[in-house]
This record gives sequence, C-alpha cells and structure tokens, in this order.
Amino acid sequence: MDNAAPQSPAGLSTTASWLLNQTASHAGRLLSEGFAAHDLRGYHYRLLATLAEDGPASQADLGRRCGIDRSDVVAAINDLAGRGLVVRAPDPADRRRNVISATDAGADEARRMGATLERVQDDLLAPLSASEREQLTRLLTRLLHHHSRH
Amino acid sequence: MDNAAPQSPAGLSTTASWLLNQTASHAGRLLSEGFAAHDLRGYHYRLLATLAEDGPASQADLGRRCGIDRSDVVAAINDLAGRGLVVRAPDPADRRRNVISATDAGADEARRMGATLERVQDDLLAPLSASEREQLTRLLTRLLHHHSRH
DNA sequence: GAACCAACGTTGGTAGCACCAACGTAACAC
DNA sequence: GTGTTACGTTGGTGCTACCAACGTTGGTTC
Repeated sequence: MDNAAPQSPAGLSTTASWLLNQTASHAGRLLSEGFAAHDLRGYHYRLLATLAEDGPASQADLGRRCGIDRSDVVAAINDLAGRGLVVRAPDPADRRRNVISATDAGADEARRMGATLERVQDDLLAPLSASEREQLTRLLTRLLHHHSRH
Repeated sequence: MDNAAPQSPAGLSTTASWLLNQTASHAGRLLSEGFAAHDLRGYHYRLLATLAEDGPASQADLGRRCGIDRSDVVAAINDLAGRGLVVRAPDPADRRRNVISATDAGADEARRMGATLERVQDDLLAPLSASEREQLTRLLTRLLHHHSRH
C-alpha cells in the first residue's frame, strides 16, 4: 500500500515558483473545463474578450495585447472566424493588416465565456475572504508589473 | 503605428486566474532558463530533489509526490539514469516496482539546481518585501491545500 | 489454489501553451 | 530609390499535463 502523503515535494512546496505553478495549473484546469463547454480554449477567449471590450484591432495588435504570438493568433482567429464569432477584413488604410472585429455572435460568446470565467474565479478563490483575494491580486499584479518592464 | 499599451487584456488583467497564469508563466520561463544551464528540465528537478531529500522511492510513488504522471516519470527517470544521476533497481520485495535512488552525482546536481532555484525565487520575488513574500506564500498554500482535498 | 482485482512500469498518443525562424508583401524613413 | 521595419502566414520546436492500454506482479476472496 502506498500510504505516502498525496503530494508535497519536500523542499519545493514552500517555493513561490512551485506554488504559483501548481495554483496556476489548477486554475488552468478549471478554466479549460469551463471553456470546453463553449468548445473553445484559452487563446480564443483572450482574443474574443479583447475584441469585445476594446473593439476591432489588427492581429499583431491583438497578439501584443493578449500576450499571444503572432503565429498563434493566426490559427486562433481562423477558428473564431470559422465559427462566425469574428470577421477578418483587410485594412484599407494599411494593406499589410487585417482588421479583426467581433460579430454579434462573437460578443455574445464573449459574454457567456466571461460568465464562465467569473464562476471559475469564485471556485478558485473560494477559501479566501474578499480582502485576502484583493491582497493576492495586488501582490500578483505587483510581480507582473515589475517583470513586464524587464 | 501601434501605440497601444504593451499588454493588458482589458477585463482579464484583474482576474486571479489570469494573474496566476502570467506570473507562473514568467516564473516558469526564469526557471527553464536557469535549469537549461544544467541541461535538465523541471520534471528532472522535481524528481531529483524529492529523491535527494526523501530517499529512494518507487516510480509510482515519485510521480504521486511530484505531481507527475507515471508515464512521464518513466521518460524523466530514463534521462536521469542515462546521466548517472539516478539508479533504477528492481525492488526485491515487490517485483512490480523499481527502486529509484539518487547517486552521489545526482545529489550534487540536486544541490546545484536547488541553488539555481533559490536564485530564481529571489529574482521572481524581487519587488516584494519579506513579509509580502510570506503573505503570498501563505495565500497560495491555502488555495492549494483547499483544492487538493477536492 | 483459483479467480479476481489493484497496483506497477511501460508504450504511445493527445492537447494546450509558448516560442522561433523564415518568407513575401506592404509601409515607412532617408 | 533604397533599406528597414511591420504585417500575416507557414511550419516547425519544446515543455507540461494528460489518457488508454498492455503485460506483469501482488494481494484478496472464495
């Protein structure tokens, strides 16, 4: 019988990177499961939400804002366009660019996925009080902001 | 011209899952770069550190403790054994099992990688004070602990 | 002790995220 | 005009995290 502890790599379990990795991994799992009901993935939501909130943009711009590589944006936009959630049109002002816009169906889907996202947040942060959630958000935001201006 | 903000997906940037994903992703990048100097990856370190600290164990046990799938343990142990960092021996008491032990070289490598890990932690948590680091650790640990007993 | 089930190691496959190099086209700077 | 930059696109790579299936072995139950 394996009566060993379920999980806890000795010295690792106290390191920030381990904790971040594990919690993010868990959050990702929850999110994937939630998004699977929409038959879409994380990349799709990032793009769709950005389009729905900030309006049309070029693919390169979207990639920059979502932290997604240009080449990965292509595939994701292909998927979204194939479902009529998004429209790809050449930019008349700059023929290198495509202007990507969310359709009405796309905006709807963005809203639905946003609701799923919120549900997942609550699920994820269940054990934390409101002030603790804010604390966590603040700390992570500081980390991210610090490292973003390398 | 793209004078748009460098990164910040509208409503996403305040969600815990997004922040966790991004910070963990960044931590993973730092860690990968650090471990690359040892020509090993995250899986290898998890296993090696667990072996060095907790002593020999079966592959299934290791996988459970490190949160790595049994099938992935096989490949990682193959790598480690191929470099003489680890020894795979049949368990005389249970012929289904292999007993994996860290060699002296493996223990050394675990120490070296541990130092790399520590350096990365400091790098990652640079903008946070000691008490803030503890806060973050505590919050993440609570999240993890809560979700581990689903 | 025979039958059954659970655990082990292993093979081989899948998916998602992240990232990179290279190309042709188009815009911009000089 | 020429050189440089940005754009979209193609076609890769690597790491992490899974899952299904198989043959072998151990333990349990009758």
